[in-house]
Amino acid sequence: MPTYEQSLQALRESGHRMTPQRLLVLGIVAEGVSHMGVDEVYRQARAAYPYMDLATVYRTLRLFKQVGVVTELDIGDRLHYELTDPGEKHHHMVCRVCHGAFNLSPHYLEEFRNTLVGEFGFEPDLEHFTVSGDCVNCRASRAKNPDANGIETVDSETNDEDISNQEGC
Amino acid sequence: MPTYEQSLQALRESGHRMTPQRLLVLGIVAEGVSHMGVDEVYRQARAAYPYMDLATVYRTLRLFKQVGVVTELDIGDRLHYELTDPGEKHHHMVCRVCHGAFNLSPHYLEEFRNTLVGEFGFEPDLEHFTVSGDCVNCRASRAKNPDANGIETVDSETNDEDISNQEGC
DNA sequence: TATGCAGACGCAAGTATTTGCATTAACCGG
DNA sequence: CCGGTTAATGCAAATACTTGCGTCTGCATA
Repeated sequence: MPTYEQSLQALRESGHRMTPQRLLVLGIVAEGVSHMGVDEVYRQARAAYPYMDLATVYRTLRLFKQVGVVTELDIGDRLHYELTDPGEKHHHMVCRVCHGAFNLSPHYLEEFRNTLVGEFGFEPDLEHFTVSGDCVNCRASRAKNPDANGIETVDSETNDEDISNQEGC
Repeated sequence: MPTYEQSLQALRESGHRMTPQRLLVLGIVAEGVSHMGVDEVYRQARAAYPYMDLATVYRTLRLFKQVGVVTELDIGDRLHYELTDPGEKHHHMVCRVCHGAFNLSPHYLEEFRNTLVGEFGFEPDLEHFTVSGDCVNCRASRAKNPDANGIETVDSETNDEDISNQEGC
Protein backbone atom coordinates (compact mmCIF):
# COMPACT_ATOMS: atom_id res chain seq x y z
CA MET A 1 0.00 0.00 0.00
CA PRO A 2 2.55 2.63 -1.14
CA THR A 3 -0.07 5.34 -1.09
CA TYR A 4 2.32 8.09 -0.10
CA GLU A 5 4.31 7.76 -3.32
CA GLN A 6 1.13 7.57 -5.37
CA SER A 7 -0.24 10.65 -3.68
CA LEU A 8 2.97 12.53 -4.25
CA GLN A 9 2.79 11.58 -7.88
CA ALA A 10 -0.82 12.71 -8.17
CA LEU A 11 0.07 15.98 -6.49
CA ARG A 12 2.93 16.61 -8.89
CA GLU A 13 0.73 15.86 -11.86
CA SER A 14 -1.98 18.18 -10.59
CA GLY A 15 0.16 21.11 -11.68
CA HIS A 16 0.35 22.81 -8.32
CA ARG A 17 3.61 23.95 -6.81
CA MET A 18 5.49 21.55 -4.62
CA THR A 19 6.35 23.54 -1.54
CA PRO A 20 8.08 22.14 1.53
CA GLN A 21 4.91 22.83 3.51
CA ARG A 22 2.86 20.67 1.17
CA LEU A 23 5.33 17.82 1.28
CA LEU A 24 5.38 18.05 5.05
CA VAL A 25 1.60 17.93 5.38
CA LEU A 26 1.35 15.08 2.90
CA GLY A 27 3.95 13.13 4.83
CA ILE A 28 2.15 13.67 8.12
CA VAL A 29 -1.23 12.60 6.79
CA ALA A 30 0.34 9.57 5.09
CA GLU A 31 2.12 8.59 8.30
CA GLY A 32 -1.02 8.89 10.42
CA VAL A 33 -2.60 5.59 11.40
CA SER A 34 -6.15 6.71 10.68
CA HIS A 35 -7.86 9.98 9.75
CA MET A 36 -6.30 12.98 11.43
CA GLY A 37 -7.74 16.18 12.84
CA VAL A 38 -6.44 19.47 11.48
CA ASP A 39 -5.00 20.45 14.83
CA GLU A 40 -2.93 17.29 15.04
CA VAL A 41 -1.56 17.79 11.54
CA TYR A 42 -0.74 21.36 12.54
CA ARG A 43 0.98 20.31 15.75
CA GLN A 44 3.17 17.79 13.98
CA ALA A 45 3.91 20.13 11.11
CA ARG A 46 4.97 22.92 13.42
CA ALA A 47 7.21 20.54 15.32
CA ALA A 48 9.10 19.92 12.08
CA TYR A 49 8.92 23.48 10.78
CA PRO A 50 8.12 26.14 13.38
CA TYR A 51 6.92 28.80 10.92
CA MET A 52 4.10 26.59 9.70
CA ASP A 53 0.82 28.47 9.82
CA LEU A 54 -2.57 26.99 10.67
CA ALA A 55 -4.12 28.69 7.63
CA THR A 56 -1.59 26.95 5.44
CA VAL A 57 -2.55 23.60 6.92
CA TYR A 58 -6.21 24.29 6.18
CA ARG A 59 -5.46 25.52 2.68
CA THR A 60 -3.16 22.62 1.96
CA LEU A 61 -5.63 20.01 3.11
CA ARG A 62 -8.38 21.68 1.12
CA LEU A 63 -6.17 21.58 -1.97
CA PHE A 64 -5.31 17.93 -1.35
CA LYS A 65 -8.99 17.12 -1.09
CA GLN A 66 -9.66 18.97 -4.34
CA VAL A 67 -6.87 17.13 -6.11
CA GLY A 68 -8.19 13.91 -4.66
CA VAL A 69 -5.21 12.75 -2.64
CA VAL A 70 -7.02 13.03 0.68
CA THR A 71 -10.59 12.39 1.79
CA GLU A 72 -12.27 14.78 4.16
CA LEU A 73 -14.70 13.73 6.84
CA ASP A 74 -16.74 15.76 9.28
CA ILE A 75 -16.40 14.08 12.63
CA GLY A 76 -18.25 15.66 15.50
CA ASP A 77 -18.07 19.09 13.86
CA ARG A 78 -14.32 18.91 13.20
CA LEU A 79 -12.66 18.17 9.89
CA HIS A 80 -10.52 15.07 9.58
CA TYR A 81 -8.43 13.85 6.68
CA GLU A 82 -7.04 10.58 5.49
CA LEU A 83 -5.07 9.58 2.43
CA THR A 84 -7.39 8.52 -0.37
CA ASP A 85 -6.67 4.99 -1.45
CA PRO A 86 -7.13 5.31 -5.21
CA GLY A 87 -7.72 1.58 -5.47
CA GLU A 88 -10.60 1.26 -3.05
CA LYS A 89 -12.46 4.46 -2.56
CA HIS A 90 -15.01 4.46 0.18
CA HIS A 91 -17.51 6.64 1.94
CA HIS A 92 -18.06 6.93 5.66
CA MET A 93 -20.57 6.32 8.36
CA VAL A 94 -19.78 8.45 11.40
CA CYS A 95 -21.21 7.58 14.80
CA ARG A 96 -22.66 10.59 16.57
CA VAL A 97 -22.11 8.95 19.95
CA CYS A 98 -18.50 7.72 19.87
CA HIS A 99 -17.40 9.68 16.76
CA GLY A 100 -16.00 6.50 15.25
CA ALA A 101 -15.80 6.44 11.44
CA PHE A 102 -16.68 3.31 9.52
CA ASN A 103 -15.93 2.68 5.89
CA LEU A 104 -18.76 2.16 3.46
CA SER A 105 -18.12 0.66 0.07
CA PRO A 106 -19.39 2.79 -2.86
CA HIS A 107 -21.34 -0.23 -3.93
CA TYR A 108 -23.94 0.52 -1.27
CA LEU A 109 -24.61 3.93 -2.72
CA GLU A 110 -24.93 3.05 -6.39
CA GLU A 111 -28.61 2.35 -6.18
CA PHE A 112 -29.29 5.49 -4.22
CA ARG A 113 -27.34 7.55 -6.70
CA ASN A 114 -29.19 6.01 -9.62
CA THR A 115 -32.48 6.91 -8.03
CA LEU A 116 -31.53 10.53 -7.50
CA VAL A 117 -30.14 10.97 -11.00
CA GLY A 118 -32.98 9.08 -12.62
CA GLU A 119 -35.88 10.61 -10.72
CA PHE A 120 -34.63 14.14 -10.16
CA GLY A 121 -31.64 14.71 -12.37
CA PHE A 122 -29.75 15.40 -9.17
CA GLU A 123 -26.15 14.24 -9.26
CA PRO A 124 -25.10 13.65 -5.66
CA ASP A 125 -21.60 14.63 -4.65
CA LEU A 126 -20.62 11.20 -3.39
CA GLU A 127 -16.94 12.06 -3.16
CA HIS A 128 -17.74 13.81 0.06
CA PHE A 129 -20.58 11.64 1.22
CA THR A 130 -20.91 10.85 4.91
CA VAL A 131 -23.90 9.57 6.89
CA SER A 132 -24.10 10.17 10.59
CA GLY A 133 -25.95 7.85 12.91
CA ASP A 134 -25.48 5.33 15.72
CA CYS A 135 -22.96 2.54 15.26
CA VAL A 136 -23.43 -1.09 16.25
CA ASN A 137 -21.32 -0.82 19.35
CA CYS A 138 -22.97 2.27 20.73
CA ARG A 139 -26.40 0.89 20.03
CA ALA A 140 -25.47 -2.30 21.84
CA SER A 141 -24.06 -0.58 24.89
CA ARG A 142 -27.00 1.77 25.08
CA ALA A 143 -29.34 -1.21 25.05
CA LYS A 144 -27.50 -2.72 28.02
CA ASN A 145 -27.42 0.37 30.24
CA PRO A 146 -29.51 3.22 28.87
CA ASP A 147 -28.12 5.65 31.47
CA ALA A 148 -24.59 5.64 30.11
CA ASN A 149 -24.97 7.54 26.89
CA GLY A 150 -21.70 6.84 25.20
CA ILE A 151 -18.13 5.85 24.88
CA GLU A 152 -17.54 2.40 26.14
CA THR A 153 -15.12 -0.16 24.80
CA VAL A 154 -16.69 -3.04 22.96
CA ASP A 155 -14.68 -5.80 21.32
CA SER A 156 -15.74 -5.55 17.73
CA GLU A 157 -15.19 -8.36 15.30
CA THR A 158 -14.68 -6.03 12.41
CA ASN A 159 -15.07 -7.20 8.85
CA ASP A 160 -12.40 -5.31 6.96
CA GLU A 161 -13.93 -6.14 3.61
CA ASP A 162 -16.79 -3.73 3.90
CA ILE A 163 -16.55 -1.95 7.18
CA SER A 164 -13.73 -1.05 9.45
CA ASN A 165 -13.64 0.87 12.63
CA GLN A 166 -11.24 3.74 12.32
CA GLU A 167 -11.39 5.10 15.81
CA GLY A 168 -11.70 3.79 19.32
CA CYS A 169 -15.27 3.10 20.28
CA MET B 1 -51.50 23.81 6.62
CA PRO B 2 -51.82 25.35 10.10
CA THR B 3 -48.32 24.30 11.00
CA TYR B 4 -47.67 27.24 13.30
CA GLU B 5 -50.40 26.20 15.72
CA GLN B 6 -49.28 22.58 15.59
CA SER B 7 -45.70 23.59 16.29
CA LEU B 8 -46.73 25.76 19.18
CA GLN B 9 -48.66 22.85 20.59
CA ALA B 10 -45.68 20.52 20.19
CA LEU B 11 -43.45 23.07 21.85
CA ARG B 12 -45.80 23.43 24.82
CA GLU B 13 -45.99 19.66 25.22
CA SER B 14 -42.22 19.31 25.09
CA GLY B 15 -42.05 20.63 28.64
CA HIS B 16 -39.75 23.55 27.93
CA ARG B 17 -40.51 27.06 29.11
CA MET B 18 -42.49 29.29 26.81
CA THR B 19 -40.53 32.51 26.68
CA PRO B 20 -41.42 35.52 24.54
CA GLN B 21 -38.15 34.97 22.64
CA ARG B 22 -39.17 31.44 21.71
CA LEU B 23 -42.61 32.50 20.57
CA LEU B 24 -41.05 35.26 18.53
CA VAL B 25 -38.58 32.94 16.79
CA LEU B 26 -41.25 30.36 16.13
CA GLY B 27 -43.48 33.00 14.61
CA ILE B 28 -40.72 34.27 12.36
CA VAL B 29 -39.77 30.82 11.09
CA ALA B 30 -43.43 29.96 10.54
CA GLU B 31 -44.00 33.18 8.64
CA GLY B 32 -40.97 32.65 6.39
CA VAL B 33 -41.76 31.52 2.87
CA SER B 34 -39.03 28.90 2.72
CA HIS B 35 -36.10 27.90 4.93
CA MET B 36 -34.48 30.84 6.68
CA GLY B 37 -30.90 31.63 7.58
CA VAL B 38 -30.07 32.31 11.21
CA ASP B 39 -29.07 35.88 10.47
CA GLU B 40 -32.41 36.65 8.90
CA VAL B 41 -34.29 35.21 11.84
CA TYR B 42 -32.06 37.29 14.09
CA ARG B 43 -32.64 40.47 12.13
CA GLN B 44 -36.40 40.08 12.20
CA ALA B 45 -36.40 39.08 15.84
CA ARG B 46 -34.36 42.09 16.86
CA ALA B 47 -36.66 44.36 14.92
CA ALA B 48 -39.52 43.17 17.11
CA TYR B 49 -37.53 42.95 20.35
CA PRO B 50 -34.26 44.90 20.38
CA TYR B 51 -32.67 42.99 23.27
CA MET B 52 -32.80 39.71 21.35
CA ASP B 53 -29.39 38.07 21.33
CA LEU B 54 -27.89 36.07 18.49
CA ALA B 55 -26.89 33.29 20.90
CA THR B 56 -30.51 33.00 21.95
CA VAL B 57 -31.57 32.62 18.34
CA TYR B 58 -29.06 29.82 17.85
CA ARG B 59 -30.04 28.13 21.11
CA THR B 60 -33.73 28.47 20.35
CA LEU B 61 -33.44 27.03 16.86
CA ARG B 62 -31.32 24.17 18.17
CA LEU B 63 -33.98 23.43 20.77
CA PHE B 64 -36.71 23.58 18.15
CA LYS B 65 -34.82 21.13 16.02
CA GLN B 66 -34.40 18.81 19.00
CA VAL B 67 -38.08 18.98 19.81
CA GLY B 68 -38.81 18.38 16.15
CA VAL B 69 -40.72 21.53 15.27
CA VAL B 70 -38.11 22.75 12.82
CA THR B 71 -35.81 21.01 10.35
CA GLU B 72 -32.23 22.14 10.01
CA LEU B 73 -30.31 22.17 6.76
CA ASP B 74 -26.73 23.04 6.02
CA ILE B 75 -26.76 25.25 2.96
CA GLY B 76 -23.41 26.44 1.72
CA ASP B 77 -21.91 26.17 5.22
CA ARG B 78 -24.69 28.16 6.85
CA LEU B 79 -27.54 26.76 8.90
CA HIS B 80 -31.09 27.23 7.69
CA TYR B 81 -34.36 26.29 9.32
CA GLU B 82 -37.87 25.58 8.21
CA LEU B 83 -40.98 24.49 10.08
CA THR B 84 -41.28 20.72 10.08
CA ASP B 85 -44.50 19.62 8.49
CA PRO B 86 -45.43 16.72 10.77
CA GLY B 87 -47.63 15.27 8.05
CA GLU B 88 -45.04 14.99 5.30
CA LYS B 89 -41.54 14.82 6.58
CA HIS B 90 -38.83 15.06 4.01
CA HIS B 91 -35.10 15.15 3.58
CA HIS B 92 -33.14 17.50 1.38
CA MET B 93 -30.89 17.60 -1.63
CA VAL B 94 -28.82 20.78 -1.59
CA CYS B 95 -27.19 22.04 -4.76
CA ARG B 96 -23.59 23.04 -4.24
CA VAL B 97 -23.73 25.44 -7.19
CA CYS B 98 -26.89 27.47 -6.63
CA HIS B 99 -27.48 26.45 -3.00
CA GLY B 100 -31.06 25.58 -3.81
CA ALA B 101 -32.69 23.00 -1.53
CA PHE B 102 -34.95 20.30 -2.96
CA ASN B 103 -37.21 18.07 -0.97
CA LEU B 104 -36.68 14.33 -0.99
CA SER B 105 -39.39 12.01 0.20
CA PRO B 106 -38.27 9.60 2.97
CA HIS B 107 -39.43 6.84 0.70
CA TYR B 108 -36.24 7.16 -1.33
CA LEU B 109 -34.11 6.49 1.71
CA GLU B 110 -35.88 3.47 3.11
CA GLU B 111 -33.90 1.00 1.09
CA PHE B 112 -30.62 2.69 1.91
CA ARG B 113 -31.46 2.70 5.59
CA ASN B 114 -32.42 -0.97 5.52
CA THR B 115 -29.09 -1.81 3.95
CA LEU B 116 -27.10 0.04 6.58
CA VAL B 117 -29.02 -1.42 9.49
CA GLY B 118 -29.06 -4.90 8.01
CA GLU B 119 -25.45 -5.10 6.87
CA PHE B 120 -23.69 -3.06 9.52
CA GLY B 121 -26.08 -2.51 12.40
CA PHE B 122 -25.64 1.18 11.70
CA GLU B 123 -28.77 3.24 12.30
CA PRO B 124 -28.46 6.36 10.17
CA ASP B 125 -29.71 9.63 11.59
CA LEU B 126 -32.11 10.37 8.78
CA GLU B 127 -33.83 13.17 10.67
CA HIS B 128 -30.93 15.34 9.71
CA PHE B 129 -30.07 13.78 6.39
CA THR B 130 -28.98 15.99 3.52
CA VAL B 131 -27.15 15.12 0.30
CA SER B 132 -25.21 17.74 -1.53
CA GLY B 133 -24.66 17.62 -5.27
CA ASP B 134 -25.56 19.33 -8.53
CA CYS B 135 -29.20 20.00 -9.30
CA VAL B 136 -30.92 19.55 -12.65
CA ASN B 137 -30.93 23.22 -13.46
CA CYS B 138 -27.31 23.84 -12.72
CA ARG B 139 -26.26 20.75 -14.59
CA ALA B 140 -28.27 21.90 -17.57
CA SER B 141 -26.88 25.41 -17.61
CA ARG B 142 -23.36 24.14 -17.15
CA ALA B 143 -23.84 21.88 -20.15
CA LYS B 144 -24.88 24.87 -22.27
CA ASN B 145 -22.08 27.23 -21.35
CA PRO B 146 -19.37 25.52 -19.33
CA ASP B 147 -17.64 28.84 -18.63
CA ALA B 148 -20.39 30.25 -16.47
CA ASN B 149 -20.16 28.11 -13.38
CA GLY B 150 -23.35 28.95 -11.67
CA ILE B 151 -26.38 30.90 -10.78
CA GLU B 152 -28.59 31.38 -13.74
CA THR B 153 -32.33 31.42 -13.84
CA VAL B 154 -33.93 28.42 -15.41
CA ASP B 155 -37.66 27.92 -15.63
CA SER B 156 -38.21 24.72 -13.75
CA GLU B 157 -41.37 22.71 -14.16
CA THR B 158 -41.31 21.53 -10.61
CA ASN B 159 -43.19 18.46 -9.50
CA ASP B 160 -44.39 19.25 -6.01
CA GLU B 161 -45.22 15.66 -5.22
CA ASP B 162 -41.66 14.55 -4.73
CA ILE B 163 -39.40 17.46 -5.34
CA SER B 164 -39.74 21.14 -4.95
CA ASN B 165 -37.33 23.94 -5.44
CA GLN B 166 -37.07 25.99 -2.30
CA GLU B 167 -34.76 28.70 -3.46
CA GLY B 168 -34.02 30.64 -6.61
CA CYS B 169 -31.77 28.80 -9.01
C1' DT C 1 22.47 30.26 -14.05
C1' DA C 2 19.58 34.48 -13.61
C1' DT C 3 14.83 36.50 -13.89
C1' DG C 4 9.75 37.26 -13.78
C1' DC C 5 5.55 36.38 -12.00
C1' DA C 6 1.61 33.69 -10.62
C1' DG C 7 0.78 31.13 -6.97
C1' DA C 8 1.79 30.10 -2.00
C1' DC C 9 2.80 31.67 2.54
C1' DG C 10 2.44 34.06 7.05
C1' DC C 11 -0.08 37.06 9.56
C1' DA C 12 -4.05 39.19 11.24
C1' DA C 13 -8.70 40.03 10.97
C1' DG C 14 -13.23 38.11 9.82
C1' DT C 15 -17.11 34.49 9.74
C1' DA C 16 -20.45 31.38 11.65
C1' DT C 17 -21.46 29.05 15.66
C1' DT C 18 -20.85 27.59 20.60
C1' DT C 19 -20.08 28.09 25.54
C1' DG C 20 -19.28 29.95 30.46
C1' DC C 21 -21.26 32.65 33.64
C1' DA C 22 -23.92 35.91 36.28
C1' DT C 23 -28.57 37.69 36.11
C1' DT C 24 -33.42 37.27 35.09
C1' DA C 25 -37.91 35.30 34.74
C1' DA C 26 -41.24 30.89 33.82
C1' DC C 27 -43.92 28.26 36.20
C1' DC C 28 -44.92 25.00 40.12
C1' DG C 29 -46.60 24.75 44.74
C1' DG C 30 -48.41 26.96 48.59
C1' DC D 1 -51.13 36.20 44.23
C1' DC D 2 -46.22 35.21 46.06
C1' DG D 3 -41.78 33.06 46.45
C1' DG D 4 -38.35 29.57 45.22
C1' DT D 5 -36.24 26.72 41.89
C1' DT D 6 -34.13 26.18 37.95
C1' DA D 7 -34.09 26.84 33.14
C1' DA D 8 -33.34 30.59 29.81
C1' DT D 9 -31.33 34.94 28.64
C1' DG D 10 -27.71 38.47 27.52
C1' DC D 11 -23.14 39.31 27.19
C1' DA D 12 -18.53 38.29 26.20
C1' DA D 13 -15.09 35.23 25.12
C1' DA D 14 -13.84 31.04 22.79
C1' DT D 15 -13.86 27.73 18.83
C1' DA D 16 -13.14 26.02 14.22
C1' DC D 17 -12.37 27.54 10.01
C1' DT D 18 -11.79 31.15 6.12
C1' DT D 19 -10.12 35.23 3.82
C1' DG D 20 -7.58 39.66 2.48
C1' DC D 21 -3.36 41.28 1.75
C1' DG D 22 1.51 42.19 1.36
C1' DT D 23 5.69 39.49 0.87
C1' DC D 24 8.15 35.62 -0.72
C1' DT D 25 9.39 31.68 -3.74
C1' DG D 26 8.76 27.54 -7.00
C1' DC D 27 9.47 26.92 -11.38
C1' DA D 28 9.11 27.90 -16.33
C1' DT D 29 11.75 30.54 -19.42
C1' DA D 30 15.59 32.99 -21.34
